Amino acid sequence: METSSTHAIVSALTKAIVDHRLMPGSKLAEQKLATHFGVSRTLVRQALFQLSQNKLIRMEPARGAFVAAPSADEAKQVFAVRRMLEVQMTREFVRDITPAKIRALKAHIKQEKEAITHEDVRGRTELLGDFHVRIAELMGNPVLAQILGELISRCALITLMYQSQNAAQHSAEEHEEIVDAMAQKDADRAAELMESHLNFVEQSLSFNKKIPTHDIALALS
Amino acid sequence: METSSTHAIVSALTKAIVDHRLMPGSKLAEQKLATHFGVSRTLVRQALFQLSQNKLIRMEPARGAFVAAPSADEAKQVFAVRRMLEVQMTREFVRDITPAKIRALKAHIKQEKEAITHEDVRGRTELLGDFHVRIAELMGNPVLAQILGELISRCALITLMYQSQNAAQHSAEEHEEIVDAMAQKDADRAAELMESHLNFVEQSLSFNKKIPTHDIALALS
DNA sequence: TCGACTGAAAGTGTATACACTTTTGGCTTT
DNA sequence: AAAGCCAAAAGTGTATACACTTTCAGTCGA
Repeated sequence: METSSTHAIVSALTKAIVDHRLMPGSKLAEQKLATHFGVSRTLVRQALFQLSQNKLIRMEPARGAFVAAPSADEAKQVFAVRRMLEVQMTREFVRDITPAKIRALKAHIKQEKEAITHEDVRGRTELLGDFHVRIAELMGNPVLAQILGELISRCALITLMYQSQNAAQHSAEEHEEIVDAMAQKDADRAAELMESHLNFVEQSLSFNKKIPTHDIALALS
Repeated sequence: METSSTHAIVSALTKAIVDHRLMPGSKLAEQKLATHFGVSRTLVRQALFQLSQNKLIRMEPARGAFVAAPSADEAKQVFAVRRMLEVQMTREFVRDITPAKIRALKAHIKQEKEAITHEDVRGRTELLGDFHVRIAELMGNPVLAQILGELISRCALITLMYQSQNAAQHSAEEHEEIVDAMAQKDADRAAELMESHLNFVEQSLSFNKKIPTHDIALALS
């Protein structure tokens, strides 16, 4: 099962949502999506159910699917979970650190900086989130990596809207500091930096303005 | 959407899997489930997709759905995530503790002990897992509670098979110690106890024997 | 006797059909 | 002109149909 068609739909929609090409609240009509992707509603529905489990969309009975608009409260909870998880993760990462892992993270940060200087908003947001997932992957824990990835996607629904060029720059610099502390095998400092980094990211998304944009065809093309 | 029919199917199957009435590897044939629940395959498929996202079942292309049999490696990863999450959770729980919360946890432990003395295997396993979820709920973080619940269900696929009366007893006692440390607002000690408790639970499931039981109708009735 | 073929039975994957609910646009009424 | 109402249109929820794949039993050949 899990025929790659539905997976393609899930990926496309996830990307569109996380990139904010589909704004929170947008209606996702099944038939429109079906014709857009050239499949029947059946596969679209499968994809929508999957997205609703990831909390990227919300489904109302007999009304359809809408891009999720997490409340400030929920966002705080997601960040609280990320802090719990990632502070400990950082500690444990330092325990089994190797030069190769440090190199991998530094290479990643280099990419981040390039995306930022090129003002590639979409790419930079993805990279800034992937930094955290990459750590989990380098620990050899795919389960952790997947959970973290889902949490971060969920945040992206919020962060991307409010993250400025400045904030992105700052994030990348904090990533660098974290890796430096890791390289020196200073677990406590790395964990502390990770915590304050997450706090910073959370802070930077407090101001709420809503921008409705409901054109599915445009967003996906 | 999310018409309660599929939710009922998901719940029934989840319970059957976590309770080990459906053993790992069992085939879940769509038509059999459909007739059992008195619905069409459509709804069964929705439920199966949901379960596969929770990693309670595994779906193979054109072959169907099977109750998941997590590898030892995956089990370790799940426990690693639980440790990261719950050690920090324990710390933060102590920070905002109240007498009412302590009372709630003590009441829960009392239930655990009753289930254990009555040799109610199914009930005790559920309660021993719920203890951890209850802490998250008492922190007022449903997001955390849900993620933890999913992780624990995933473990239950493994733990229940191997957990002895003795181990259950020990778990309940460790829960008690943890709550005592919490009550004394000793965050460090509570966190330490939680960590060693999770280590203990993980240890107690190392021996692998497989018991195939594939009768769907029997397990669900 | 055992292994490889073969065709039927069973099962999955996708599309379509149809009942029922929500939405919409215009018409009436005030 | 605004509010309420009704019928048509659009959309969702579930069942069914059908093509294609896997499984399995029985047969044939070595």
